[in-house]
Amino acid sequence: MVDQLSPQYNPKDTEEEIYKLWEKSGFFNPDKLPQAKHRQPYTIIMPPPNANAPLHLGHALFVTIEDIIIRYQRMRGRRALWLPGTDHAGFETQVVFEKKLEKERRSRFQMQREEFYKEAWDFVQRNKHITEEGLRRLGASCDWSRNTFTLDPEVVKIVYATFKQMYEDGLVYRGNRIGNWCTKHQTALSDLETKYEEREDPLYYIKYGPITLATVRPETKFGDTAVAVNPANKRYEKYIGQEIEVDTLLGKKKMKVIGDEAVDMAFGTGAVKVTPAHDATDFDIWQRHQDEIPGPIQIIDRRGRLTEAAGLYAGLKVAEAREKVVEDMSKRGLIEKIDQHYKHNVQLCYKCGTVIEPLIIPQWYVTMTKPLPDGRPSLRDMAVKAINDGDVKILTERFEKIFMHWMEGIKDWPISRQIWWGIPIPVKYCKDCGAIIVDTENKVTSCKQCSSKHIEADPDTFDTWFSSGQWPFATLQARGKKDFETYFPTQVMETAADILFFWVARMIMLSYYRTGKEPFQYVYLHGLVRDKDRQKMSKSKGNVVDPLGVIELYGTDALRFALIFSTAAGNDIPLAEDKIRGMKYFVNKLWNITRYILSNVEAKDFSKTNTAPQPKTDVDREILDGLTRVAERVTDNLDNFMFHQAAQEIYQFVWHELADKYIEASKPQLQDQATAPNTRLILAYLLQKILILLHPFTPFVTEAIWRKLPNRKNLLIVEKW
RNA sequence: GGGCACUUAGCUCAGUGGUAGAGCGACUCGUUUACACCGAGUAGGUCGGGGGUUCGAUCCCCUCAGUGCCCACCA
Repeated sequence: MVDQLSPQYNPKDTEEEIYKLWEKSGFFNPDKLPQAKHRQPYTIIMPPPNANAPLHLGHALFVTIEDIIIRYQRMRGRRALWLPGTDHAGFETQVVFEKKLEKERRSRFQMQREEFYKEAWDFVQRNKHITEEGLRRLGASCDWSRNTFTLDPEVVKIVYATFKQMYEDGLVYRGNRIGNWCTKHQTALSDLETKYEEREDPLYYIKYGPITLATVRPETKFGDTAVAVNPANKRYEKYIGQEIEVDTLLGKKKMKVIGDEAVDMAFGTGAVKVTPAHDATDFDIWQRHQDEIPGPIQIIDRRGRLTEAAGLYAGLKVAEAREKVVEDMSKRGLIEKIDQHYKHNVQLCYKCGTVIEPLIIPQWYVTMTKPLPDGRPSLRDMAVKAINDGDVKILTERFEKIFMHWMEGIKDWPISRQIWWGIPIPVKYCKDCGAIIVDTENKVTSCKQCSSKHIEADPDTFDTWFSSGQWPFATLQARGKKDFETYFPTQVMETAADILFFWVARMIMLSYYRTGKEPFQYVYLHGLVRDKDRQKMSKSKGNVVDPLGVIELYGTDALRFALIFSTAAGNDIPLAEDKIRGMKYFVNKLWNITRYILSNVEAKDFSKTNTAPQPKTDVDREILDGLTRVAERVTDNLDNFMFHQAAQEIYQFVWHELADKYIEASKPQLQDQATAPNTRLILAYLLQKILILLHPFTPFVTEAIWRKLPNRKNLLIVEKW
């Protein structure tokens, strides 16, 4: 029997073939499992990978974890659905695509929107295919017949219905507020989409009439509408409520001095200029003093250049304007001093690192704290309640705390983006009466209020997270009522810890809103895959590991086992090549255990292995007890999402109990007529059981071995756990 | 500024109220017919410091030190 097995396991000989076998079997589709109707559903919706991103170890990790869960549940007899999909990833993809255009010396700002969209679409479709192939290589046993793309018409329809309902319920509103603006990509960004970096910039002490104030942004002075001081500040007490005369470089201007608690007395001179159009704090100050001071004056445009309101400085970029303004003020003796090394945090676009320009541009917002009109609590409060009541459990508890902390301070969510790659916002505006018309079918041609034909479509698209926040129910609803009723709510959402707020929070809120149910019972969060020195993998460091390269060298099973082996929930995972190699050795060990057993037992030994053989010797008893114990522990650990523990248990047992001890002991036992027949039975039994226990972790090699066993009718993938 | 973690063998990390674990690495021995991608064995940790609770703490509490993460952000 052993002749057909080479002394070394070669993953390349089997993996592709085995995956095809699984796909052909139809068992990835839960409805085609044996006795599907009698099985209790178990659902995981795959976090859709960016259709445009090349496969990285993060994908390998999520596939490994989710595939372990789903294979385990399938073997446990559940109607296990793992629904795959890919994400158009609006802003992310647009950034990548714009970079590509840049290389070709083109720009979206010189293109027609339709032309841009079509090119981006083709670009994404090409890459989408590569991503999906990668998932197959990783062994993902997901149901490809339900594969969904975030821009599928059925999904978009559901997203539109949600928006429409939210509009009617008063949960979305059009707000004219100050927001984060990236001048490179020319779109609004939510707070989550920006980052901070400490910079050293000059702090200018500038004379505003009798008051000297400090600022790092002298070029915004044309947008100033007041000077603010802390009301408790004795130094400026006499000026509060008074008007002072300021030289703006464009002439003299009267400005009011106001008192506001937000001003830090210890900063600079304790006085600040108020520029409501270009600073979030100043915007807030203006809102509190609307009756006293003029409103925002926009002096910077969407491209980051000064506007006509800046007079002779118009057209200059912000940095150029700053230089020029400082020079001119200096000439007029308006600069008292300059602190060259002022350290402060600068807000940047998280993608391109461009300095965020706070701008007032109308955007759509989702309210987080307003109660629903049907009497239910606000979106935020429904999510908080779900966690408190345990309807949704976030693993580990640490993340639950982080989640709740964030929820407490949550702000309304801006959901419109000024980008083209995404789902258009289904709204039209009447140019005559200003009416807002939600038009999800793109049919409206005249204003419902004043019948005017002068209507204009909203040029913006949704924040990707607004649509992906509906993913768990949208994917299932898109396939019809039956799928939704059978497979929703889902059991587990397994995803990266860094999108807890971006995605998980929104899914919980939107799911309660739209379906009245939690989207999933458990959230399992994984960390980042790092290199062996715990360094983040990045292109610039050159330490990025390509999963397909690893698979070429060591096989998918080795990669999967290495990833899961020392991974506790939520922790980052340092992955060294040594570890992957070690796991390849383990896979090979299993292969050779098989060779040994197959060469020593007979086909009939496999036919009666449904019940455990009786031990005849002490070592027999020990190994059979050990098997029972390890089976219990592995099961227990899998039930509790302790994948690394489960992997370590089975590893220990297979290598150090079965191989090192029992197989050695079996050699003399096989020579002895009294024990030989029973030992053969036990060996055959053990082999089958460990293949079952290992299958979720190392699906390829176990299935490959399973096929070599005599009297096998079924695929291992549906063998009973 | 607010919050949350972590500190265990040379390295990377698990783990538990009751004589400390894995992987990799190191050392010694072994040409045993499943595997040298192997086997047998050895060394190596007062589980960050200090204090407390307890019959007993690496595990619980307090405190100090170091590291990391999240959130907010001052012009």
